[in-house]
Amino acid sequence: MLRVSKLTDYAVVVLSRLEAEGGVQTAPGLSAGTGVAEPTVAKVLKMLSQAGLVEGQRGPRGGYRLLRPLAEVPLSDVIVAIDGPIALTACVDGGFGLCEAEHVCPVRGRWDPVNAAIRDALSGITVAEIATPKPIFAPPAIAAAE
Amino acid sequence: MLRVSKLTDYAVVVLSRLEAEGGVQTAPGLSAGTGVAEPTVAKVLKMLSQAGLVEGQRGPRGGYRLLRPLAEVPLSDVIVAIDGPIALTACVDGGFGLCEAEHVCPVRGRWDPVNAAIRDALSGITVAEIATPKPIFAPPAIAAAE
DNA sequence: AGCAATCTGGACCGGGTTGGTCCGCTTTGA
DNA sequence: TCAAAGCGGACCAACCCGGTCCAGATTGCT
Repeated sequence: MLRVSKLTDYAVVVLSRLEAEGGVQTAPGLSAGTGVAEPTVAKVLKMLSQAGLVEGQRGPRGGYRLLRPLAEVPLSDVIVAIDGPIALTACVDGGFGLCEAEHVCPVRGRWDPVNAAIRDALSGITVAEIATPKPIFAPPAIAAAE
Repeated sequence: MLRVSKLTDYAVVVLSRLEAEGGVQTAPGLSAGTGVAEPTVAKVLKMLSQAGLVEGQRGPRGGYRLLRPLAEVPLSDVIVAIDGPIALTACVDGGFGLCEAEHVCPVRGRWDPVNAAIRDALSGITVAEIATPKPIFAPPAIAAAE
Protein backbone atom coordinates (compact mmCIF):
# COMPACT_ATOMS: atom_id res chain seq x y z
CA MET A 1 0.00 0.00 0.00
CA LEU A 2 0.91 3.52 0.75
CA ARG A 3 0.00 4.55 -2.69
CA VAL A 4 -2.04 7.29 -4.21
CA SER A 5 -5.03 6.49 -6.34
CA LYS A 6 -4.64 5.95 -10.02
CA LEU A 7 -6.79 9.00 -10.57
CA THR A 8 -4.02 11.10 -9.11
CA ASP A 9 -1.63 9.70 -11.62
CA TYR A 10 -4.04 10.53 -14.40
CA ALA A 11 -4.38 14.02 -12.99
CA VAL A 12 -0.67 14.56 -13.34
CA VAL A 13 -0.76 13.28 -16.89
CA VAL A 14 -3.67 15.51 -17.80
CA LEU A 15 -2.13 18.55 -16.16
CA SER A 16 1.07 17.88 -17.99
CA ARG A 17 -0.75 17.75 -21.29
CA LEU A 18 -2.67 20.86 -20.42
CA GLU A 19 0.51 22.81 -19.89
CA ALA A 20 2.27 21.32 -22.88
CA GLU A 21 -0.46 22.43 -25.25
CA GLY A 22 -1.40 25.62 -23.51
CA GLY A 23 -4.61 27.59 -23.77
CA VAL A 24 -8.08 26.14 -23.36
CA GLN A 25 -8.67 22.50 -24.12
CA THR A 26 -11.70 20.27 -23.99
CA ALA A 27 -11.98 17.03 -22.06
CA PRO A 28 -12.36 14.99 -25.24
CA GLY A 29 -9.30 16.68 -26.65
CA LEU A 30 -7.24 15.92 -23.57
CA SER A 31 -8.50 12.37 -23.64
CA ALA A 32 -7.24 11.95 -27.16
CA GLY A 33 -3.95 13.56 -26.26
CA THR A 34 -3.25 11.44 -23.24
CA GLY A 35 -4.87 8.14 -24.05
CA VAL A 36 -6.94 8.20 -20.88
CA ALA A 37 -10.61 7.36 -21.30
CA GLU A 38 -12.79 10.41 -21.78
CA PRO A 39 -15.17 9.98 -18.82
CA THR A 40 -12.17 9.53 -16.58
CA VAL A 41 -10.51 12.64 -17.91
CA ALA A 42 -13.72 14.55 -17.32
CA LYS A 43 -13.90 13.30 -13.76
CA VAL A 44 -10.32 14.27 -13.02
CA LEU A 45 -10.81 17.69 -14.53
CA LYS A 46 -13.89 18.24 -12.43
CA MET A 47 -11.97 17.46 -9.29
CA LEU A 48 -9.08 19.66 -10.28
CA SER A 49 -11.53 22.41 -11.04
CA GLN A 50 -13.05 22.20 -7.58
CA ALA A 51 -9.58 22.33 -6.10
CA GLY A 52 -8.82 25.49 -8.01
CA LEU A 53 -6.03 24.06 -10.08
CA VAL A 54 -7.81 24.47 -13.38
CA GLU A 55 -10.76 26.49 -14.55
CA GLY A 56 -13.61 25.28 -16.66
CA GLN A 57 -15.27 27.38 -19.34
CA ARG A 58 -18.68 26.27 -20.46
CA GLY A 59 -20.44 26.51 -23.75
CA PRO A 60 -19.14 25.91 -27.23
CA ARG A 61 -15.44 26.67 -27.52
CA GLY A 62 -15.25 25.98 -23.83
CA GLY A 63 -12.77 23.76 -22.08
CA TYR A 64 -10.26 23.85 -19.28
CA ARG A 65 -7.21 25.95 -18.68
CA LEU A 66 -4.50 25.97 -16.08
CA LEU A 67 -4.72 28.60 -13.37
CA ARG A 68 -1.11 28.27 -12.34
CA PRO A 69 1.99 27.00 -14.07
CA LEU A 70 2.82 23.49 -12.94
CA ALA A 71 6.11 24.68 -11.57
CA GLU A 72 4.13 26.47 -8.88
CA VAL A 73 1.86 23.59 -8.04
CA PRO A 74 3.14 21.31 -5.29
CA LEU A 75 2.33 17.68 -5.78
CA SER A 76 0.50 17.65 -2.49
CA ASP A 77 -2.14 19.94 -3.98
CA VAL A 78 -2.97 17.41 -6.64
CA ILE A 79 -3.07 14.55 -4.18
CA VAL A 80 -5.33 16.46 -1.85
CA ALA A 81 -7.57 17.40 -4.78
CA ILE A 82 -8.01 13.80 -5.85
CA ASP A 83 -7.43 11.66 -2.79
CA GLY A 84 -8.48 14.04 -0.10
CA PRO A 85 -6.50 15.12 2.95
CA ILE A 86 -3.16 13.47 3.49
CA ALA A 87 -3.46 11.29 6.58
CA LEU A 88 -1.68 7.98 6.87
CA THR A 89 -4.11 6.44 9.29
CA ALA A 90 -7.77 6.68 10.12
CA CYS A 91 -6.82 7.46 13.69
CA VAL A 92 -6.46 11.15 13.08
CA ASP A 93 -8.39 14.25 13.89
CA GLY A 94 -10.89 12.85 16.31
CA GLY A 95 -12.07 9.72 14.64
CA PHE A 96 -13.61 7.49 17.26
CA GLY A 97 -15.03 4.05 17.05
CA LEU A 98 -12.78 3.33 14.11
CA CYS A 99 -10.07 1.56 16.02
CA GLU A 100 -10.99 -1.52 17.96
CA ALA A 101 -8.31 -0.81 20.52
CA GLU A 102 -8.72 2.91 20.82
CA HIS A 103 -9.10 2.91 24.57
CA VAL A 104 -5.80 1.13 25.05
CA CYS A 105 -4.10 2.39 21.93
CA PRO A 106 -0.80 3.97 22.92
CA VAL A 107 -0.24 5.55 19.54
CA ARG A 108 -3.42 7.57 19.22
CA GLY A 109 -2.58 10.87 17.63
CA ARG A 110 1.02 9.87 17.39
CA TRP A 111 0.98 9.61 13.64
CA ASP A 112 0.68 13.35 13.35
CA PRO A 113 4.42 13.99 12.96
CA VAL A 114 4.51 11.28 10.35
CA ASN A 115 1.69 12.88 8.43
CA ALA A 116 3.47 16.18 8.69
CA ALA A 117 6.67 14.67 7.37
CA ILE A 118 4.86 13.20 4.40
CA ARG A 119 3.03 16.41 3.68
CA ASP A 120 6.28 18.27 3.83
CA ALA A 121 7.99 15.89 1.46
CA LEU A 122 5.11 16.16 -0.98
CA SER A 123 4.96 19.92 -0.78
CA GLY A 124 8.58 20.17 -1.79
CA ILE A 125 7.98 18.57 -5.16
CA THR A 126 6.13 20.38 -7.91
CA VAL A 127 4.00 18.76 -10.54
CA ALA A 128 6.31 20.16 -13.16
CA GLU A 129 9.15 18.10 -11.75
CA ILE A 130 7.46 14.80 -12.37
CA ALA A 131 5.55 15.81 -15.45
CA THR A 132 8.51 16.24 -17.75
CA PRO A 133 8.73 20.01 -18.26
CA LYS A 134 9.78 19.31 -21.80
CA PRO A 135 7.33 16.62 -22.77
CA ILE A 136 9.41 13.74 -23.96
CA PHE A 137 7.46 10.57 -24.47
CA ALA A 138 9.10 7.29 -23.70
CA PRO A 139 10.62 5.86 -26.85
CA PRO A 140 9.60 2.29 -27.73
CA ALA A 141 13.08 1.15 -26.73
CA ILE A 142 12.26 1.65 -23.08
CA ALA A 143 9.06 -0.31 -23.23
CA ALA A 144 10.88 -3.08 -25.03
CA ALA A 145 13.66 -3.10 -22.48
CA GLU A 146 11.51 -4.65 -19.79
CA MET B 1 -6.16 8.04 0.53
CA LEU B 2 -2.46 7.86 0.90
CA ARG B 3 -2.77 5.88 4.03
CA VAL B 4 -1.10 2.86 5.45
CA SER B 5 -3.11 -0.22 6.28
CA LYS B 6 -4.63 -0.61 9.68
CA LEU B 7 -2.42 -3.62 10.18
CA THR B 8 0.55 -1.30 10.22
CA ASP B 9 -1.01 0.67 12.98
CA TYR B 10 -1.58 -2.51 14.94
CA ALA B 11 2.01 -3.49 14.33
CA VAL B 12 3.20 -0.32 15.98
CA VAL B 13 0.91 -0.94 18.93
CA VAL B 14 2.09 -4.50 19.31
CA LEU B 15 5.73 -3.56 18.98
CA SER B 16 5.23 -0.90 21.57
CA ARG B 17 3.72 -3.36 23.96
CA LEU B 18 6.47 -5.84 23.22
CA GLU B 19 9.12 -3.35 24.20
CA ALA B 20 7.20 -2.09 27.20
CA GLU B 21 6.94 -5.52 28.74
CA GLY B 22 10.23 -6.86 27.50
CA GLY B 23 11.31 -10.46 27.17
CA VAL B 24 9.33 -13.11 25.33
CA GLN B 25 5.59 -12.79 25.00
CA THR B 26 2.91 -14.91 23.39
CA ALA B 27 0.46 -13.72 20.80
CA PRO B 28 -2.52 -14.25 23.15
CA GLY B 29 -0.72 -12.30 25.83
CA LEU B 30 -0.05 -9.39 23.49
CA SER B 31 -3.63 -9.54 22.35
CA ALA B 32 -4.82 -9.15 25.91
CA GLY B 33 -2.35 -6.38 26.54
CA THR B 34 -3.25 -4.34 23.50
CA GLY B 35 -6.90 -5.07 22.98
CA VAL B 36 -6.33 -6.16 19.41
CA ALA B 37 -8.02 -9.40 18.39
CA GLU B 38 -5.81 -12.41 18.80
CA PRO B 39 -5.81 -13.71 15.21
CA THR B 40 -4.92 -10.24 14.05
CA VAL B 41 -2.07 -9.99 16.49
CA ALA B 42 -0.81 -13.36 15.34
CA LYS B 43 -0.93 -12.24 11.74
CA VAL B 44 0.95 -9.06 12.46
CA LEU B 45 3.58 -10.90 14.44
CA LYS B 46 4.06 -13.36 11.62
CA MET B 47 4.70 -10.55 9.20
CA LEU B 48 7.06 -8.80 11.54
CA SER B 49 8.87 -12.06 12.07
CA GLN B 50 9.38 -12.53 8.35
CA ALA B 51 10.69 -9.00 8.16
CA GLY B 52 13.22 -9.71 10.87
CA LEU B 53 11.85 -7.22 13.35
CA VAL B 54 10.84 -9.83 15.89
CA GLU B 55 11.77 -13.44 16.45
CA GLY B 56 9.38 -16.26 17.15
CA GLN B 57 10.17 -19.04 19.57
CA ARG B 58 8.03 -22.11 19.28
CA GLY B 59 6.92 -24.65 21.81
CA PRO B 60 5.63 -24.14 25.33
CA ARG B 61 7.03 -21.01 26.94
CA GLY B 62 7.54 -19.75 23.43
CA GLY B 63 6.51 -16.39 22.09
CA TYR B 64 7.96 -13.41 20.33
CA ARG B 65 10.75 -11.06 21.28
CA LEU B 66 12.14 -7.90 19.77
CA LEU B 67 15.34 -8.19 17.82
CA ARG B 68 16.11 -4.49 17.97
CA PRO B 69 15.07 -1.71 20.29
CA LEU B 70 12.32 0.37 18.74
CA ALA B 71 14.54 3.42 18.82
CA GLU B 72 16.62 1.75 16.12
CA VAL B 73 13.70 0.71 13.95
CA PRO B 74 12.69 3.26 11.34
CA LEU B 75 9.00 3.45 10.69
CA SER B 76 9.62 2.60 7.08
CA ASP B 77 10.73 -0.88 8.13
CA VAL B 78 7.38 -1.58 9.72
CA ILE B 79 5.46 -0.20 6.78
CA VAL B 80 7.46 -2.27 4.35
CA ALA B 81 6.98 -5.34 6.53
CA ILE B 82 3.21 -4.96 6.56
CA ASP B 83 2.30 -3.05 3.45
CA GLY B 84 5.11 -4.08 1.18
CA PRO B 85 7.47 -1.83 -0.73
CA ILE B 86 6.81 1.86 -0.54
CA ALA B 87 5.67 2.95 -3.97
CA LEU B 88 3.06 5.60 -4.46
CA THR B 89 1.84 4.33 -7.77
CA ALA B 90 1.51 1.04 -9.55
CA CYS B 91 3.54 2.46 -12.39
CA VAL B 92 6.87 1.61 -10.82
CA ASP B 93 9.58 -0.91 -11.36
CA GLY B 94 8.38 -2.59 -14.45
CA GLY B 95 4.67 -2.91 -14.09
CA PHE B 96 3.13 -3.07 -17.52
CA GLY B 97 -0.39 -3.50 -18.65
CA LEU B 98 -1.52 -1.79 -15.49
CA CYS B 99 -1.84 1.66 -16.92
CA GLU B 100 -4.19 2.15 -19.80
CA ALA B 101 -2.11 4.97 -21.16
CA GLU B 102 1.34 3.56 -20.60
CA HIS B 103 2.49 4.01 -24.14
CA VAL B 104 1.74 7.70 -24.08
CA CYS B 105 2.21 8.26 -20.38
CA PRO B 106 4.63 11.14 -19.89
CA VAL B 107 5.14 10.43 -16.21
CA ARG B 108 6.26 6.84 -16.38
CA GLY B 109 9.00 6.35 -13.85
CA ARG B 110 8.73 9.95 -12.82
CA TRP B 111 7.28 9.13 -9.45
CA ASP B 112 10.60 7.73 -8.37
CA PRO B 113 11.85 10.92 -6.71
CA VAL B 114 8.53 11.18 -4.94
CA ASN B 115 8.82 7.66 -3.65
CA ALA B 116 12.35 8.41 -2.57
CA ALA B 117 11.21 11.49 -0.71
CA ILE B 118 8.54 9.54 1.12
CA ARG B 119 10.93 6.76 1.96
CA ASP B 120 13.38 9.28 3.27
CA ALA B 121 10.80 10.97 5.44
CA LEU B 122 9.67 7.65 6.83
CA SER B 123 13.18 6.46 7.49
CA GLY B 124 13.85 9.47 9.63
CA ILE B 125 11.21 8.54 12.15
CA THR B 126 11.67 5.62 14.50
CA VAL B 127 8.91 3.47 15.86
CA ALA B 128 9.90 4.53 19.34
CA GLU B 129 9.03 8.12 18.48
CA ILE B 130 5.41 7.38 17.76
CA ALA B 131 5.00 4.56 20.24
CA THR B 132 5.34 6.57 23.41
CA PRO B 133 8.88 5.87 24.62
CA LYS B 134 7.59 5.67 28.16
CA PRO B 135 4.55 3.44 27.76
CA ILE B 136 1.66 5.15 29.40
CA PHE B 137 -1.59 3.48 28.64
CA ALA B 138 -4.78 5.42 28.62
CA PRO B 139 -6.36 5.36 32.05
CA PRO B 140 -9.82 3.74 32.35
CA ALA B 141 -11.31 7.20 32.60
CA ILE B 142 -10.77 7.70 28.91
CA ALA B 143 -12.37 4.44 27.93
CA ALA B 144 -15.30 5.25 30.17
CA ALA B 145 -15.63 8.68 28.65
CA GLU B 146 -16.89 7.29 25.38
C1' DA C 1 8.18 -40.85 24.98
C1' DG C 2 4.19 -38.39 24.94
C1' DC C 3 1.69 -34.28 25.53
C1' DA C 4 0.54 -29.70 25.11
C1' DA C 5 1.62 -25.04 24.02
C1' DT C 6 3.02 -22.10 20.61
C1' DC C 7 4.53 -20.43 16.22
C1' DT C 8 4.01 -21.03 10.90
C1' DG C 9 1.98 -20.98 6.54
C1' DG C 10 -1.75 -21.05 3.89
C1' DA C 11 -6.63 -20.66 2.44
C1' DC C 12 -10.93 -18.43 2.94
C1' DC C 13 -14.65 -14.98 2.91
C1' DG C 14 -17.15 -10.64 3.61
C1' DG C 15 -17.08 -5.63 3.35
C1' DG C 16 -15.44 -1.38 1.85
C1' DT C 17 -13.23 1.45 -1.40
C1' DT C 18 -11.74 2.64 -5.96
C1' DG C 19 -12.14 3.01 -10.74
C1' DG C 20 -14.89 3.84 -14.33
C1' DT C 21 -19.32 4.91 -16.68
C1' DC C 22 -23.55 7.17 -17.52
C1' DC C 23 -27.27 10.50 -17.29
C1' DG C 24 -29.61 14.87 -16.96
C1' DC C 25 -28.98 19.77 -16.25
C1' DT C 26 -26.84 24.24 -16.97
C1' DT C 27 -24.28 27.50 -19.44
C1' DT C 28 -23.00 30.04 -23.51
C1' DG C 29 -21.26 31.04 -28.12
C1' DA C 30 -22.73 30.89 -32.95
C1' DT D 1 -32.71 28.71 -31.14
C1' DC D 2 -29.45 25.13 -31.24
C1' DA D 3 -25.58 22.64 -30.08
C1' DA D 4 -21.16 22.14 -27.72
C1' DA D 5 -19.17 21.79 -23.61
C1' DG D 6 -18.76 21.73 -18.48
C1' DC D 7 -21.15 20.36 -13.95
C1' DG D 8 -22.98 17.48 -10.48
C1' DG D 9 -24.52 13.50 -9.09
C1' DA D 10 -25.82 8.55 -9.00
C1' DC D 11 -24.60 4.08 -10.18
C1' DC D 12 -22.25 -0.47 -10.68
C1' DA D 13 -18.55 -3.85 -11.03
C1' DA D 14 -13.89 -5.27 -9.69
C1' DC D 15 -10.35 -5.24 -6.75
C1' DC D 16 -8.07 -5.20 -2.35
C1' DC D 17 -7.93 -5.14 2.71
C1' DG D 18 -9.19 -6.77 7.15
C1' DG D 19 -10.10 -10.43 9.80
C1' DT D 20 -10.74 -15.38 10.78
C1' DC D 21 -9.73 -20.10 10.72
C1' DC D 22 -7.37 -24.47 10.14
C1' DA D 23 -3.80 -28.03 9.62
C1' DG D 24 1.03 -28.71 10.34
C1' DA D 25 5.64 -28.17 12.47
C1' DT D 26 8.41 -27.37 16.44
C1' DT D 27 9.87 -27.74 21.17
C1' DG D 28 9.78 -27.47 26.25
C1' DC D 29 7.79 -29.96 30.08
C1' DT D 30 6.27 -33.98 32.60
